[in-house]
Amino acid sequence: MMTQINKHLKKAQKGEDRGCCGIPGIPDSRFLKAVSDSTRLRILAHLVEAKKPQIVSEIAKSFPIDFSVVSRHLAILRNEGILLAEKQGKEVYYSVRYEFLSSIFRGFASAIESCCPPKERENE
Amino acid sequence: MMTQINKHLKKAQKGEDRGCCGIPGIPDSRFLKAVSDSTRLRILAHLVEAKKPQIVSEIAKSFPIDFSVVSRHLAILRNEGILLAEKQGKEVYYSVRYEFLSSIFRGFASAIESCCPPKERENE
DNA sequence: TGTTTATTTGTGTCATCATGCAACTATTAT
DNA sequence: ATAATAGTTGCATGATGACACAAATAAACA
Repeated sequence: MMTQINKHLKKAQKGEDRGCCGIPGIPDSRFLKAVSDSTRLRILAHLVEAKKPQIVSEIAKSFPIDFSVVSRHLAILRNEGILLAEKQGKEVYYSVRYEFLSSIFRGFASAIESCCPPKERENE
Repeated sequence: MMTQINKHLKKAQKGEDRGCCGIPGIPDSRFLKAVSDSTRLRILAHLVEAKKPQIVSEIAKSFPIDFSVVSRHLAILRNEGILLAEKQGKEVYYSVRYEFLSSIFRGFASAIESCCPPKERENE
């Protein structure tokens, strides 16, 4: 039996209150901070490449840092709705919430584009 | 006459070397850090909303921090290719590089989706 | 029961970074 | 040339955050 351990989720999860400064689609700072750390970005990439849920100790093997630190990074990504954690016995399986993640970034891109002035002409 | 002051640009600008850990489309950590700071995110949103280039002192009026700090934030965003800086006399006009920004985030979204397993079924 | 394994969490340390203020550079005006 | 304005940069400080290690929690197994 899989037990969801994503109880007290941030508002991020429910899609409400996303946005910064009145422009809908701009993610909040904490979400972006979660993915901006280089180690977390690598962990995320690792899980994306794995294409299947992985347990903490397995993930930790790929990184030259203490497994407790990996656990903390995973928790940060989970709290932002980027990862899903499922407990199965002693182990906790982490997986990527693909649709959620891509929709946030696609929304960001759209938010910026929708404000893009018609005559966009950059350098060179 | 407008003078480009975006000389020593990061590789970010030229579209090369973007990517993390072998998955093309995942932006690097520094780029994400640039947009993950809450003040920088607000500055970016401010410029997006303005829909036209603005000078440093004008931007700084909207933020309760020293204008030198705003200048530093703008430089960080510029160095990552997110903003364009154009000097005109004493003033420096900053504007959003819309296409660049949105393409990065859209690429990120696509990179994640392209790795998305067929049976994507998250918790409700 | 106690023991082992998997993960989380408490705590201290060190590095990074946002901030304010002052000094410096650059451009325009008197 | 001097002064005034716009912006950048040097420097000190305080806050945040990544990290290691140890202790605590949780689950399976002896």
